[in-house]
Amino acid sequence: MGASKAAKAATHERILDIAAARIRSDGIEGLAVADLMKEAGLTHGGFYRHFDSQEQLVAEAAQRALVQGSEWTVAAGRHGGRQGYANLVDAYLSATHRDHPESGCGIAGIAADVARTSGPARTSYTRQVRECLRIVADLLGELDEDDAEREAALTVSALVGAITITRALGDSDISRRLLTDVRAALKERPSKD
Amino acid sequence: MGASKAAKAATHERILDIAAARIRSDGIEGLAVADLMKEAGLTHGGFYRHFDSQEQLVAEAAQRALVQGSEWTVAAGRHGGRQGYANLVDAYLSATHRDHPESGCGIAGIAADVARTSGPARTSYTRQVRECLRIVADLLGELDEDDAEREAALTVSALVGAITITRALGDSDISRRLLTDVRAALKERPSKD
DNA sequence: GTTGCAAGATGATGCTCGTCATCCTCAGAA
DNA sequence: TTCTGAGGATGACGAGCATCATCTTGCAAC
Repeated sequence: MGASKAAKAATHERILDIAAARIRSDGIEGLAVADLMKEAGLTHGGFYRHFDSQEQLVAEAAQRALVQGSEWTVAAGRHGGRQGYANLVDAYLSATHRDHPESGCGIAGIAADVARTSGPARTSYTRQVRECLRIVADLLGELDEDDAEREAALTVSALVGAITITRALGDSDISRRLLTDVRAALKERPSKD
Repeated sequence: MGASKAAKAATHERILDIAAARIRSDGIEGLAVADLMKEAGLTHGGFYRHFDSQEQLVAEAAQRALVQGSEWTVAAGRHGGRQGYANLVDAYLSATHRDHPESGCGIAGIAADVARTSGPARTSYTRQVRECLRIVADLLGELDEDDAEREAALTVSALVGAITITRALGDSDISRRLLTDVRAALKERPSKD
């Protein structure tokens, strides 16, 4: 069943995308080579034509998960200012995002796993957090620089914390209430009324 | 090597404590029965004299991890008011807490694992989050009730988020900066200056 | 002191998973 | 059209793990 170069590249991308999604929903430990390949429509044998080891796959998939997940903040950055900030908060703290980690923010999705690894995933993670903090600080640019940095740190922490907690809670009253409360608190905050 | 009732109870407690610690540092998947028993000074065989299955152990250990970790907020509640709030924020967002999840807050430590389970751990988790929110809201009691609820939601989310992110970052400049920034932002916040 | 019972040790079993050796089959060059 | 290289399939191996059967040993009741 030999394949062309284009087909191989497509397969490689497919495996990576699926791995990036599964890592966010099931964690790094939850990623099994055989399952992954089956989900890609292949069998386990061909895996090592694409990656040297599972460890290498995890490193690449973690990076991809982080980059894909960063489109949250990038999209918000496009709008800019207070409106972009509000859009980011509403989209991030939605039930949809809570219930679909596989296509969600990587900073929240793989934090626990990165904390338990000593591999290169930590480097990718750090870069992504830096970028995320910078973008949010820009959205809050009306304040002076130090204030913006602090507010960005608080915002990002609250976003990640709320999503992390509500994912553990599942879909319930407190879960929904926590999301709406944090949304409200974040949006009324930077304007010290 | 038969043991007395007291000895059995002590062993049971020891296993549970170790499991509660390991769950927080290595995750639920990282808990191996043989390793756990070895750490307790025993071999794997005796495990089933204490627990029906690993699943049951995990359920009990998760609950214990949550209760042990709740002493953060309980201690803060003892002081009460603005002082208790500041103490909680400083202790929670310390490098020590970041670097020692095994003895830290369970809400942050096992969130990702609970999100991936459908077992009874979710019930314990929900109860603990409720209690945590209530205690923090009490600390902010100067505000009216709705405000206090929103502020508590923001505070708890930010605490958990910051610890989660910084654990993934490890010990680095951004990690330390994020901790100090969130500490400062949280402490200057409820007093709308 | 004798005996029954249960904690804990030892070893076995079966499953899951990562990895590799080997075979098959088609894309692309000659 | 033929040949060859590589993508992918199949099957096997070994490690790690949860679980259980069985044996040993000391506590507790008589």
